[in-house]
Amino acid sequence: MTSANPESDENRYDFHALERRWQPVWAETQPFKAGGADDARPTKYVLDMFPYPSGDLHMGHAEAYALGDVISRYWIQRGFNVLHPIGWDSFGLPAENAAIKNNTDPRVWTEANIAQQRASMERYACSFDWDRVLATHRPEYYHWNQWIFTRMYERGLAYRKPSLVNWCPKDQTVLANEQVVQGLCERCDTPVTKKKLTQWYFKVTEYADRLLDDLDGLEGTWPSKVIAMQRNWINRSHGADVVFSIEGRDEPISIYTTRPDTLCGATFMVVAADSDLASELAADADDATRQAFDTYVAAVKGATDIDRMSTERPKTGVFLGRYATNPVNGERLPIWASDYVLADYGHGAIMAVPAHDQRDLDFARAMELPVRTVVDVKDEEGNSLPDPAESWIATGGDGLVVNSGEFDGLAKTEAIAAVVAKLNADGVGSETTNYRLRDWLISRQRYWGTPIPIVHCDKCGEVPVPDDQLPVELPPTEGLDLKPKGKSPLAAATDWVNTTCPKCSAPALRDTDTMDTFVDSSWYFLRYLSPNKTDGPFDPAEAARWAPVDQYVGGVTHAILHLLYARFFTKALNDMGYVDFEEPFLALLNQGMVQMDGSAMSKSRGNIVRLSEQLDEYGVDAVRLTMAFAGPPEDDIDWADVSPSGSAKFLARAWRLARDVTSEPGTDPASGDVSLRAHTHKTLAECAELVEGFRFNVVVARTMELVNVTRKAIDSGAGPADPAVREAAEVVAILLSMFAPYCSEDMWSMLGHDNVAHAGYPEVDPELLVEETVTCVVQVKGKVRDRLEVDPNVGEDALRELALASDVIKRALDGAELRTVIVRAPKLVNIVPM
RNA sequence: GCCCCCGUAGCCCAAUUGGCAGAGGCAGCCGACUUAAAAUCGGCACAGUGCGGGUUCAAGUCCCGCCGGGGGCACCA
Repeated sequence: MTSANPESDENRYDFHALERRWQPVWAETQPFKAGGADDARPTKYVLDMFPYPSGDLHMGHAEAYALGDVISRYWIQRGFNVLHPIGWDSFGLPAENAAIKNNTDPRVWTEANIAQQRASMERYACSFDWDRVLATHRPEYYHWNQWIFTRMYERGLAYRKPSLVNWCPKDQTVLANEQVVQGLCERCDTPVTKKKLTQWYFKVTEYADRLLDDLDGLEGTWPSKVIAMQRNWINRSHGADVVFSIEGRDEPISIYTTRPDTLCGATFMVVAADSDLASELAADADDATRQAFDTYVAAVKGATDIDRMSTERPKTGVFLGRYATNPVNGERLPIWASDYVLADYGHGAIMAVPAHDQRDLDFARAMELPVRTVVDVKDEEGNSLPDPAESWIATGGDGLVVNSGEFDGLAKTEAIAAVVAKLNADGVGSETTNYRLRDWLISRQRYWGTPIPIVHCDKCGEVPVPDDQLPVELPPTEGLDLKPKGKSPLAAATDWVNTTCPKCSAPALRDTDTMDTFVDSSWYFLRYLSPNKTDGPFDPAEAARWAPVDQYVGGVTHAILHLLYARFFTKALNDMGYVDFEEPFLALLNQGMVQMDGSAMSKSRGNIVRLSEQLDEYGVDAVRLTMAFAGPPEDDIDWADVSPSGSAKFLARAWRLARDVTSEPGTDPASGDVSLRAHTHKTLAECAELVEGFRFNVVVARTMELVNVTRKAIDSGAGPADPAVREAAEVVAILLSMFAPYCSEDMWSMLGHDNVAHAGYPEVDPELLVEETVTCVVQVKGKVRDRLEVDPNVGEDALRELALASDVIKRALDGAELRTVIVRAPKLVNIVPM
């Protein structure tokens, strides 16, 4: 028997040979270029999260791209015009740190890594459109970061303000809230401190409601976990602002509360110790108070977030010697400063209702302040809960209002409405909404990022760089000290910094901060649509054709940050009229992580599995197949639990099917073995559904089954010349094209065809799915007692008679009277005796 | 503390969404082929679904309560 494949050993599956054979072919044919505007096929935009160019690919990449490829290759087979691009998220600290360490230019390091990673991806046979590659560190890309920034600025969505910011003392840079994890710098695990700086922000909070409400529309196509995390992060709360007048101060103070019904239970007020308000109130107090306050604030500011967040931390604070007046009952409330109130949430001040808020109660206990119950909360038996003043357990539940004058006797919702109505009438308060979400701090004091396109002019103030002068390119690194020092390295690039005001032409200075790299990744999916466009970020016609992304694939690590920001950008661009959709990613698949021996791979654990070694040993196809077969995509894979060698063995087995087929290409399968054909078509039908449900592991299992059945047909059934065997082998090749491109291409070639990736998903013949007989289970009291082979269209009554006529069943029933007989034709009958 | 997800053979995982617990694989064992081994082929065994209740003719699947594992949020007023 001769093989159609001249380069490989005709009887051995040699994955090295297959890789050597097909890689240059694909490099030449570029099979995954997306079709142009004249392509009549329906479009599908499949996007993998783009990588940071860290050098070689690792196991995590291998999983992500294997899974993304299944989806992209599937839709191509289904006749879609698929856009599946790739690029690099290439600004950021590692390049800068490498540059500092080796005293090189980060551009050189970055481009070298990109080249290396691209080669790895090509070997890995990723189905990318290589004509659309982008890298965010290139001026052709970040030009449009600056353009979008300018548009944001024009709409008031980009602004500068001084505030206390998260500061990483090691990286010497500002961090967004999202980059602070458990009080530590996300990147280097250094405890984060606070620093007052003037920084650039994007006004995400303006979109808080839409970012939250539009999550409803993603229900079902995004992982519920991610939706929950985003909801949690935005954390909208409904409540009321209440205005308290302050003795000895003209301006009153507003506080925010979600429980206006407990207003009469307020026994003191607390302002955030690190707020301007606290300093101002303390400034007018007596010397002793002022001193105590200064000492306290110094301690608070010195504390890291780690200290702040430690649970069971005792409440601390200072009495400011000042008093506020409760707007509903006129009571005089002492004002305290404490760090348990946050300066940047609500108004940085609260009314403390110790009876019904545990934090306030803890504080009241520590400072010996009064506690007054204003809601009578009952337990399950209807008894009032113990008095918080004695139990030191705040009662947060629902109940009737007491000790509140005119509001007594009202239930929670009525009481809230009544109090808010009164506040409104008296002009001392109103309903409000608050969010945990803060504005997005985008400026960084680092070199390797997009320069903020603003010029600071003594006369004109902040002036955006006009569009026709963009991009503002990063100056060369020569002569710059890139080491972190709390000030942007760009400030030292004198020639670059000194410029003229675009408005008045007077000497002026460039803004020296660079943008957070999350800006880069907030819109890159749009740039892919027209990556070489020079007069705009993307072509609106191409956006209309492709966007939004139909299927996004990536790690759950970006569940909050990246996805929230990209959603924000999309909504902002929509408002500006640049895109006609409001959500960037219609569906999201989060793949799990690859672990080893039960934990994440890390150098310190010494449990790193090197992808290149796995590829050398088992081949690209086997590694890809293993990634897909290991389990549901969102589950973590423990490499110790899976078997790439098993995958390689299976692929060899599949490959041999194609080798053994002896019928001619194009043979009509109609005359082939019916039971094999039925199995083939059943597999086809099932696998389509499974892929669309991301059940890739099951697809692989079904393909294995089909391979087993076909093997049997060749060896001890229909034989290698049967047309059904050819049909089955071809279907195996097509199914495998999603997982094991080299093997399937070689099979396809042996079967006498070209280009398996575009073979098309074969039509399922519905007649072959109809089974001639079905096994019907007959139960007695839920226990299986007999099986009957029946017509799939058997009627209920007929089936009942058949079941009752069975000898086994008769014996089991032993003449007992029947209570009921449940018939689920054609698969089940359950007989229940009295 | 609050919220979410998951517990099925020694292991990774299926189970038509309430209808025969087992599809696929790993590891194991037996056999065929072989001088032998590898490779290949054929076959075998293994759990009653974390535990306890409940609903139902019928529960891995639905409900309640525990146990175990994982994740998210955490002074957000």
